[in-house]
This record gives sequence, C-alpha cells and structure tokens, in this order.
Amino acid sequence: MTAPGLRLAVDRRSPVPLYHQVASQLADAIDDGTLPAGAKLDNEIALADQLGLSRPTMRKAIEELVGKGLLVRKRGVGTQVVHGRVRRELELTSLYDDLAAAGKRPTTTVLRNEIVPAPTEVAEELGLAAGGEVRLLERLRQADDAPLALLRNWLPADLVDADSEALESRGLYELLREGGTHLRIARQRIGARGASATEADLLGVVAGEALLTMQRTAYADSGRAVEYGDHCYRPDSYSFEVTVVER
Amino acid sequence: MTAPGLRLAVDRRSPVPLYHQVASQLADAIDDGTLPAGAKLDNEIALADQLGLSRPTMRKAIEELVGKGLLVRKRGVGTQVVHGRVRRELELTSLYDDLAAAGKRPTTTVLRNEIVPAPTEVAEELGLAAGGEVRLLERLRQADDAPLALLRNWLPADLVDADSEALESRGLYELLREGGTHLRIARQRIGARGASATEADLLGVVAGEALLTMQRTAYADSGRAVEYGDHCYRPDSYSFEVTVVER
DNA sequence: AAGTGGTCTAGACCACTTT
DNA sequence: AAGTGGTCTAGACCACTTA
Repeated sequence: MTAPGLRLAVDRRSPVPLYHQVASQLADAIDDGTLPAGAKLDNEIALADQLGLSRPTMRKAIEELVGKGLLVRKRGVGTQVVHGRVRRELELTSLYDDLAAAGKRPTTTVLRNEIVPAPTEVAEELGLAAGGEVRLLERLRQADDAPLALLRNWLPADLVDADSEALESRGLYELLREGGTHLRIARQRIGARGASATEADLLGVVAGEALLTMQRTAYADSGRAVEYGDHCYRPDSYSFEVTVVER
Repeated sequence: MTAPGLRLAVDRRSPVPLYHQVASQLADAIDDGTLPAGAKLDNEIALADQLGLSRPTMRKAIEELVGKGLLVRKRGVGTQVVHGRVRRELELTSLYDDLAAAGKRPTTTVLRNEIVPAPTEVAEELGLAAGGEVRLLERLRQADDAPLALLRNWLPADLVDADSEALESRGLYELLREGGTHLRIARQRIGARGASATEADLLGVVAGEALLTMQRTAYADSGRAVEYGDHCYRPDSYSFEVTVVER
C-alpha cells in the first residue's frame, strides 16, 4: 500500500532540520495527490531506514503532520493520510499577511494612532498598571478597496515606533518583527455581534448587521503580553479556519 | 529563580506516561500559582535529573505545555511561564460536553432525525457518492432552559443508531464513542451571519440579529470523515477560544 | 566562555491490533 | 504470532544568547 511515485530524500548539509525536510516533502505529496486520501504509509522504522534516519527523527516528522491534521496514527495498525481536502489553517499571522498571501491587495487607513492611558481591561490583559500609557491604534483594513475589517489594538507605549505611514504599508506584525519582537503565542476569542452605527458606516454595512469579532492577546517569546486587539470583520469576506486534533 | 514550593515526582508504576505526569503537575503548578507568570524553569537537564528521567522525556513534558501555550522557550535563554491568565482552550469536544463540564444543565430537543439523500456539499465533505444516504440530525441545544444553539449534522447512515431519546440525554459525540468511533481531527470554519426567521424563532432572537456560525467536518482515527455539521449559536452565550502557537 | 534549548542517534521494551 | 505505533533511555553535537 505504499505510494509508488513517492520520492523522499534529505539534505544533510541544509540548515533545515531533517524532520522538517521530511514533513514538508510528505505534506507536498499529500497536497499534490502523490499520497492520496486514505493512503497508508510504511511503518516508522522502514521509513527511517529508507531515508537513512533514526526512528525518533522520522517519528518527529510524522508527528508534525499529525499535529497539522494531515495524518492519523493508530497503534497496531499504522499511519494513514486523512480523508478530505485540506484547508488553510489558522496560524499566528496578521490579517495583513493573510491577505497578501491570498493575492489580495490589502490597504490600510489609520484612523487613530495615539498614546492613551490604558483602560482597565486592556491593562489587565497586557499585565500593566491600570492607567499606564499604551499606544492605541485604530485601523480600517480593506482588500481590493472593499472594507473588510476594523482593527483596534493596544500595545505597550514603548514597544514600537509605529508611524502611521509604515502601518499603512506594512502591517503591525511586520513592524513588530522588525523591532525585534517575535510573537509566539496568541489567545483568541471569536464571537459575533451586531454592528454599531460607527462600525456600520466604516465597514459599509447596515447598523445591527452581523459582524464577526475577535479579541486577541498576543505574547512574545519573552513571555510578555505585547498586544491586545479588538477586531471586527465583515462576515461575508472573512472567517476563521481551525484544525483541532485530539490529544 | 526556581519556584520554591514546586514539588515534582513521577510514579513509574502508573500507566500514565511519565512525560504526561510531569506535564500535568507543571500545569497544575501554573494554575494554582506555585509557578507564577514569568517564572523561569530550571534547564531541561537539571529537571530531568531531579525527576530521575532522561532529557528527551523531560523535554516532551515541556513540549506539551509549550503546545498548550502555557510555557515559552527561547534558545540560549530558558523556559518561562507565559504571562497572562489562561483561558479554556478549544478542544475536540462536543458542545454538550462543554456545557456539562461548565456546570450548566444542557438539554436537547431533537427536531429532525431521518435518513435523507446527501446534499452535494455534504457528500463532498464526507467523501460519499452524491445522493448517497446520510442521517440528518437537527437539534436545539439549551443551557438552563435558555436556547443556545441550533445544530444540524449529517453522518453516514450506517454509523450510529441515533435514537432520538439517547440523543436528548447524552449528546452525539458520546454516542459515537460508545459505538466505537473515536474522533481524532476536526476542521472548523467559524463565521457569522444574520438569523433567518426560523432560526430566530427557535433561538429566541430577532430575525437578522447576529449569530455565530460554525461548519465542522470531523474525522475518526480511521481517517474517514464521520460527521459534517452546520451549527449556529447565540453570540451572547457562546464564543470560541483558540490558542495559536508559533511553529 | 558558559549556559541554554534544538537536533539527532541507536538502541530497548511495551501495548495494542490484526491475522 | 507478527506487526504496528507509544514510550523511554543515555548519550552526542550544534546554534543561539548572555555575560
């Protein structure tokens, strides 16, 4: 039951970890149909031998794809490709990156960009003293000139220069990365509510119409909270994809 | 910088994997404040020594918590507890389980429970021939007698007995588990839209009012799609929590 | 220079499923 | 009985960060 056209090979001179090289090649084979839905993989030891790898390394490659929802394993049975087509996953990217990757032309209008005392909830989320200074950003995001999302963000005031011009051309996350802040974890709450008059006006909908909402707190690799966001999206243009894997 | 009150120990006679024992104890210590936000853990080798474990096993315990968003690691620096309080995570559970765990009293009314030819989209999601037979379930879920969600599910017709009485008392996922079907992966799309007249009536809202929606395809450990769901929720009573970790 | 996590190896034994 | 994934060990070397 092994796929015939499947060719795997690793490059030991590459800085890319061996397990990730293998995982990428397997993911590509699943994407392009070389490994069709339901296909059974050789067992871990055989695969490791074929590639000249140790079993733990081969196993880690498989684990990466199990975590992404592309493969399922069953003890005593084997490893198979999951049925069903794969959709884009929810990852730790900004909406700006998402749109650029999807080939849309994202534009941003900065509505507010100012230093304000932190509202109670924001201070709590960011782990700051109440009333401490934070930068408030309010932006309108458009894709191909159609309004798509209204983004409000609060960040520790010293974290980023955030001149409005850079924000309009590059997106907040990219600016943070340039400033040496690498986001690692985001906790998001996704919900829905009716649009307020202001929101409706900016997003080009009728007041009270359904909006998709997200509140997000993002943490850097230092463990500190560096962003709290309160966003709303036009639900006809945006949705969230999540893949959940049983632990 | 090691936490003083932290006491870790493993039971080698337990069937619970050692790495999971350690991960649970660390998670508890983070929950109850023994390991406060920002606390730095000893390095992996020292921790492994203290517990009489090998480094890979200790590492796997830490990896489990990094994946849950409780810890962050930084090469050359160390491992720390993430700042910010932890919220309940989105897992592969049914809404019924969610509510029961939250101490609510969930009740279910089965509105439809019949065998129908599969609509095109459903057949595609489940990997069945178009027009093949599927079971259509339509249920109204309430928590403490307040309407909360309207759930429509399609399943392969042979998969579950699904008598309506059992569905009202136990929830679909539990019935599937009892029938030997173990869900492993779910792909979910979360969005929003206005309520139709029928939905509004059932959920006790006004037509056009915002609803939170989810379409889900769930896969068993056999890799086969076993459930397609199209759900809508009252957004004042339900939201989704997602933790995203940078790969 | 010292300390950390990141990767990798070559084994071992076990639990579970299928034949 | 045979084959699979699940767990665990005891090392090794490397890349990165901080002092």
